[in-house]
Amino acid sequence: MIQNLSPEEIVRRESLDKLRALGIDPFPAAEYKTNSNAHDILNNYEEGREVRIAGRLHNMRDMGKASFAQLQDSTGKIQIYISIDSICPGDDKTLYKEVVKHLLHFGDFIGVSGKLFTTRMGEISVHVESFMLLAKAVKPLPVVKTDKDGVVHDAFTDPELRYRMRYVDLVVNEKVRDTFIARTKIVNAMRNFFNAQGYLEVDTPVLQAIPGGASARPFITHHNALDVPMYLRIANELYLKRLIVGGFEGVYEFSRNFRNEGMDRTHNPEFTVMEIYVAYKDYYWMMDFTEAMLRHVCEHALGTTTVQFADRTIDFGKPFHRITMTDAIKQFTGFDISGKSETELAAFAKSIGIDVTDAMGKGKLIDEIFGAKCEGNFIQPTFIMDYPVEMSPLCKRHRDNPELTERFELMINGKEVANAYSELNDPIDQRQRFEDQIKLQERGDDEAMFIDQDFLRSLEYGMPPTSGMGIGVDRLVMFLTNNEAIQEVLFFPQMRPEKFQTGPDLSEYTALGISDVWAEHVIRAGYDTIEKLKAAKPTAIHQNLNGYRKKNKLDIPAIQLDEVQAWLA
RNA sequence: GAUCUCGUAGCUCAGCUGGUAGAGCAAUACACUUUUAAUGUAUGGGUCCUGGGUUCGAGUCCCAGCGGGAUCACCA
Repeated sequence: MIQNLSPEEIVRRESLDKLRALGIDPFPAAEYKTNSNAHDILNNYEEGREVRIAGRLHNMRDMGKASFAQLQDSTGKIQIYISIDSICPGDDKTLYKEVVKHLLHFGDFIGVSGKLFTTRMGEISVHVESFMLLAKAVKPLPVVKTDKDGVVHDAFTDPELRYRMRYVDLVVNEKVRDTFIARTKIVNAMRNFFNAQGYLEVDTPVLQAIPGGASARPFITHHNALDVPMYLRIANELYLKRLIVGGFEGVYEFSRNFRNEGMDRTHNPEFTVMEIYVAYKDYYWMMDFTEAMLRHVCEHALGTTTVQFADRTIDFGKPFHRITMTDAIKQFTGFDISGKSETELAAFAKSIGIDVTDAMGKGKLIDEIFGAKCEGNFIQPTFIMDYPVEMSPLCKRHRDNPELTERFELMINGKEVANAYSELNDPIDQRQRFEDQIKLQERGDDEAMFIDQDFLRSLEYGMPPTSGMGIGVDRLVMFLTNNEAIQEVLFFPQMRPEKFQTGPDLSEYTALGISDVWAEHVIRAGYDTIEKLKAAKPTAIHQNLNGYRKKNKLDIPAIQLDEVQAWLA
């Protein structure tokens, strides 16, 4: 296969050979020991201090017998200054005149050592005394420049390219790296908070025979040895509850879940949910706990409890609002759902423009009303409490009202971020709820509900009263890092697989008798399929190829007409 | 899945009612030993996403496809 290389890529590839001719390995193996980094230099500057650092070369400015550039490492960028005298003290100036000026390129990794100084313009720099090429970049990075006012020019912004080539995005867009560092800090802060309470981080199966704990379309795969279908988990809830049955009093897991549904800027087929279950607690306790946890996360990961998101400021420092779903609907629609029949609910839903179908039960209708009229209004963190029993098959009935459940969702910026229950631990009720779900689905829901018999059996052995909470980690990170797309907080968001053009196979050409040196050029000259070559007149091929040879100044023998005729014979 | 919209040099983008494809940066060559979006001079670089159609002539208009984005649907 041949690759179509841009002129710039060809130059860089040719530099590999030139470097090797000078005895320089463009991809050396040995460790390069460093004693500092960009951040350290800028924060602990001391004139004349000897440093040894490594990084990627940016923004080279050749000024004749001296050059400036920036070296980018994982902590930031630092300017380096290379002069002909400091790196070539003897008569041989090749290292500067050839290597620095012509064979180093933007994007290459180099290691340098030298003394710190401040330039006339006041910029802290490394006066390079020796340098070493650590790895050559044969493909040029997008050139992004930032001027003295901090304005970014020619930013690398195409979402497709940024998401497909996150490695490039991370190199040239500093904010992207900051987002992912923040993500890890957020996750670490959550983990530390749970560990400090003595809760146990656990792992449960990703590959499940029954995809339970939520209602969503799963990804299906197949286990060959057992010859059974298997599913990627849509949730881990039922497994964590089994562990509470088993005697752990607090377990949590950062669960990568998979749902075979639509993708948009808030949904990715795989996403991360943190679920935690604590024995002997109820959902009131869990509200306090969730609030304290989020405050802890903000303080430790961001250093503040007031967070800017788009044009809004979200305050995690104040006590979170709490409102029941019934009151929320009353507040925003004036309609009181309590005690209403399915028909009455359906009529009201229709009256506010909801497309009501027969598949909708009471719970679904209430959820639709809430989603249409209330959800978007809760910008500051707000707990919505006491959902209808039909929408919450894994949640305990409300202690004061059997139509409702002891459930809350945390809304931030009009979106659901967390979901929690006083967990249903009555195995008889649980079995009945699963069966009710199936009845609902028989009315028209296309998603299959799987009854997990083993989970029911575990409840029969007894589960202590427990409260559980799940929080969408990706969404939380979005809010805390001011990103409006989930793709911005996932390193490698799902994209339609990229089609790489696999060029024609050289062997097909050499099989015709075309010489090895010519085969590639025959393809580049436009005969990129054997069919095209065979359809052309030998005289035309002959002329085209020699024209191509001349144009590209190829240092290979010209083609003779009888050679071409032999290929086509 | 539906609708709208975008696809032009390595990158960011211009390209008018259809008439031989442009800029900046990057690259190449030269000059310049404290510059910083370095500067100056010169040079090279294009499957205008792909395939059809209309036309004397298509980057531009029409149709289909591929890929992206936005909105909607789906996602308790």
